[in-house]
Order: sequence, then C-alpha cells, then structure tokens
Amino acid sequence: MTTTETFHIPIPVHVDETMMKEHFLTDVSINSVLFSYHDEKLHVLLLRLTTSDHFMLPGGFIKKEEDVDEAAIRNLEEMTGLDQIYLQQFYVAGNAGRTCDPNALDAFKKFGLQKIEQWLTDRKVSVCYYALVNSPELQLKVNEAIICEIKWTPVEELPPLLFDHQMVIDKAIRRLQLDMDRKVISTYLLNETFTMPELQKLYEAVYQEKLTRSNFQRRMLNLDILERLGKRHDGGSHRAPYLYRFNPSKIEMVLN
Amino acid sequence: MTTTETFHIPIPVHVDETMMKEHFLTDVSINSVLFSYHDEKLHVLLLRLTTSDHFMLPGGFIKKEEDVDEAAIRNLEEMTGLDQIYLQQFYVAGNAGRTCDPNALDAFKKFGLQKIEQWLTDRKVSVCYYALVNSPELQLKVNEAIICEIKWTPVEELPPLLFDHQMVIDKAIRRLQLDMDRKVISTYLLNETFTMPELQKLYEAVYQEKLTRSNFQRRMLNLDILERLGKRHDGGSHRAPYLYRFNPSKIEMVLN
DNA sequence: CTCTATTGTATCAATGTGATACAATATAAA
DNA sequence: TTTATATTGTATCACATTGATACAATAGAG
Repeated sequence: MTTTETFHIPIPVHVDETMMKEHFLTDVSINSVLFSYHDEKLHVLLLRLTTSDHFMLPGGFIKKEEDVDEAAIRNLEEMTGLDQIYLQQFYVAGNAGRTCDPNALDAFKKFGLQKIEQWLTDRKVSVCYYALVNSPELQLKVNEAIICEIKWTPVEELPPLLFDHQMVIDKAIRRLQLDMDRKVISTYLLNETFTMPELQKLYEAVYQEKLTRSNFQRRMLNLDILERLGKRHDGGSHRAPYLYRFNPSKIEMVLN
Repeated sequence: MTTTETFHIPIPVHVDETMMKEHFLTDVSINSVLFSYHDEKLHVLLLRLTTSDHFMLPGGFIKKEEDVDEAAIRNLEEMTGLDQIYLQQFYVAGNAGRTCDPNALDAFKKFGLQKIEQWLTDRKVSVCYYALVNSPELQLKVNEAIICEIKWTPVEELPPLLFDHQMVIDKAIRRLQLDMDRKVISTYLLNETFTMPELQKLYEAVYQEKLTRSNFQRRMLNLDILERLGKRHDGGSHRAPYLYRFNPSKIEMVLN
C-alpha cells in the first residue's frame, strides 16, 4: 500500500437529529487516532468529506446504554472489522468552541445534510483514543453518511484538518512515544516476525529521530523479550538479518 | 491539620433539574482528585453526604458555553478560592452504569433532593482531573447543596467510596507517580522552602516505598534545580538540615 | 568532653548508554 | 576463485546513573 492510495465509499444519507438524540449521548463524541506503520513511516488514518479539502479523524458517538470504551471499540470494529485492537484513551478535547470550525460548517452545508447538520455542529466533548493497527491487513469501511475518502497519511505530512484534530494528533503522538518507552506495544504495529533494522526504523519513525544501530540492537536484545528465529534475506549483497518475534510469555511478565 | 479534622458546612437546597439542564451539559461531569501532602502522608480530599457513610470526590458540571478545563478550574476555585492550581486531566470514567451506585441513590433519596435526584443519578461521563495543593493554606468551601463534610484522607486509609471513585483515585495516584518522574511538580505540594528529608518523605509518600537517603539526596541535587538557602533546625540534638527551594528560572528551562 | 541522632558527602560496584571499531555474511564483480 | 562492497552482529571504551555502604560534619544532651 502506498501512502497516497485512497478508497471511495458511497454511503446513503438517512439519519436525522431526532434519531441521534434518542439513541446517543448528546454532549459527547469519540475520536480515534489510528496509527499504522508502513513504508518506513508512521501513518495516521484520516477521512475527508467530498465537500471539503480538509481531512478529519474518524469518530463516532456513544449509545445511551454503552460504555465509552465500548463505543470506541464498536466504532473501530465498524470501520476495520477487527474487535481486538490495541486501544488507549489519552485525552479529552473539551473546548466549548471546538466544533465551530467554519470549514466544517461549510462542508456540512454543501453536503446537504440539513437533517443532521445541527447534531454534527452542536458542542461535543470528545473522548480521544489512539489505536495501533497493522494496516496492510485492513479492509476499511465507514458507516457514516458524510465520509467519502479514507487515507493513511504520514505524520510528518498531515494536511489541513478540521476542528482541533491537529492538536489531538499531536497529543496522540506524544503519548505513543511515552507508551513505547514503558510498554511492549510495537508488536501491534508490526507483522508477527520482523528484523532488527525494521524494528529500528519503526522506532525512528515514532520518535522522529535517527538511532545508532548497534546501540539500538543491544537495547532491544537486553529487554529479553525477543525470540530469534531464522534469517531473512532481501537478495542484496550483504549479510542477512535475523528474524525475530516478540516472545508472548515474556511480554506478559514484563509491563503492560 | 490532623488527618481526621473535618469541616461541617450547611448549605441550602435550591437547584432543580430543569435549571441544571438549561445551563449545563447533561452527559458530562467533572471529578477532581485533590492531592495534598502533610503529616508525612499523601492525602486526597473527600466529601461526604450526611445521609451516607460513603465518601466521594469533589466534582461539578460544565456550563454550556464553558471549556471543560475552565469548568474544572472554576470548580476548584469555588471550593478553594485559588485560581492558580496545578491541574491535570488524566482520565475519563465512561462506564454506562457508573452512576448507578445503590449507596448513592439511597443517600440522595434520604437527603430529600427529589428536585435534582434524577440529574445526579442520570448517566454521566466524568472527565477526571488531579490537582496539587498545599492544604494547610486552604480554607475549603463547597457550594453544592448535598455536601456536609470535607476531609483530607491519607491515600492508604481510603474509606468506602461512592460510584467508581476508588478506581479514579487509583488511576490518579498512578499518574501522579509518572508525572513526578518526568516533571518538577513537587513544588506544588510543598511550602516555598523545605529540607531534604521533607522532600524525601514526600517522594516516599507518593511512591509508597522507602528510599535510600544518600542516593535520594544525590539524585535531587544532580537535577540542578534546587537552590540551597540557610539551615533549619528542629531543636534536636543532631545536625541541622539545609533549607532548599526550587530555583524558578531553572525549573522553566527543564521540563513541564 | 563524650555520646547520640541526624545530615552531608564520598566511594565502589553494577548497570545502562553513546561512540566507535571490527568481525561475519551475502552477493556482485574481477 | 578471489576480491570488493554493503549490511548486520558483536565487542569495547568512556561516561553517566544508581544501589549499597561507609564515613565525616553538626547540634544538642548528658
């Protein structure tokens, strides 16, 4: 998958505000920052309205009888088909004016979503989650009536975003950096097996800095959670790197 | 202040549900874990309803045109009179059933708060903050109609709590431990000047473990943020410890 | 003046890390 | 077959941090 590939999904418009208010909490929403790693870059999943040049984070609402965490999981499952995603609450975007983005208002109007425009622009306190996924394995769908484009975007090339989503992503990245130092979570971003250079490039993408190869390798091996398997060679005229995987039993004993 | 001293504050009952729904977000609340340090222990501020044996965290609601952060600050200011408190958002308690605590329901009924009982027991997503204060300087007040007792409680002696407030406090403590490792925040819990043994006892109270005296002192001094002032002696027949204060200019340069 | 309790500081070993060098390996080219 | 090249695996040195421990300095009590 290249970083510019997108999916176009036509969706019927049939929800209205009364229906939303009946089934969902009115003041609260959810936004998820989906991270994935491919092409040696950390990517974030962004959505776009056909009527806007701006992108936005995926999100949803909370059913009246549903936990907020459940709603976040449901939202992700609807989009990805997966129900076992690493998901972490990391922030609440609660500014009163955050939903009053003129670009969003404009886009909603153009889209002809009168029946739900009020709902979408009413003030919402957004509970923000970040999720770690292995994107090449994903077939993405959106259920919302207003989304027409889905794009994995490298975090250093983010386009203009609606609402306060730029800040939310910034906070998600900072939190991901903290968590990768304290927990064994790179496993959620990688394939089952991987080489040391691959793991290093993931860390470099997350922390946005170069790391010294030999020292990185030593640090990872000293964690004593990697299991060395065979070797994998890319055909180049050089030594083949070992393949590793995270040792499940040892990971459990460590942190998380 | 001893750990068992309490304040009794009679408050008139005059709010009703319609009024609340008109001015406040209906699905969201705020809870604050106020930490303070005295008598060599980390304390949390708890409130109690006269009609219940259970305690609860202070909290409040968010005005419709008010940021969530603003609401948290306002809530603390109403209670403490201070508007410059160190305050950190750290969690969202979002379980659907969290406000359905039979003990709370029972207590609200006994209190004769029919007009607002529904509001108080309706489902709320709670944005949780922790705050650091220097408690001996505080004169505490509560504006809510339902609170009759305020108590600083050592974190290792927490009484039965309403709702999910025990879990919220646990998460606040864990977050405080993480933050004290990464930021210079002990200053908010101490007086302007303090001795090294005092600082050490604060750390021991927060991390709930004994620390080696000489190593702790070395670590703190190596941070290069402490300014040594005079000495302070307690009259005991032993060497007097130095007085320190955090060097404001150096703290700014460091983290936070 | 000695004793005792506490604080300030030094020392040593173990550990972790940045910088650097060098050995091992897989292929291409000579 | 040999040599060159690119990359990975590993070792080494210097340095900083930290736990454990020892010892020196100080302020009274007796």
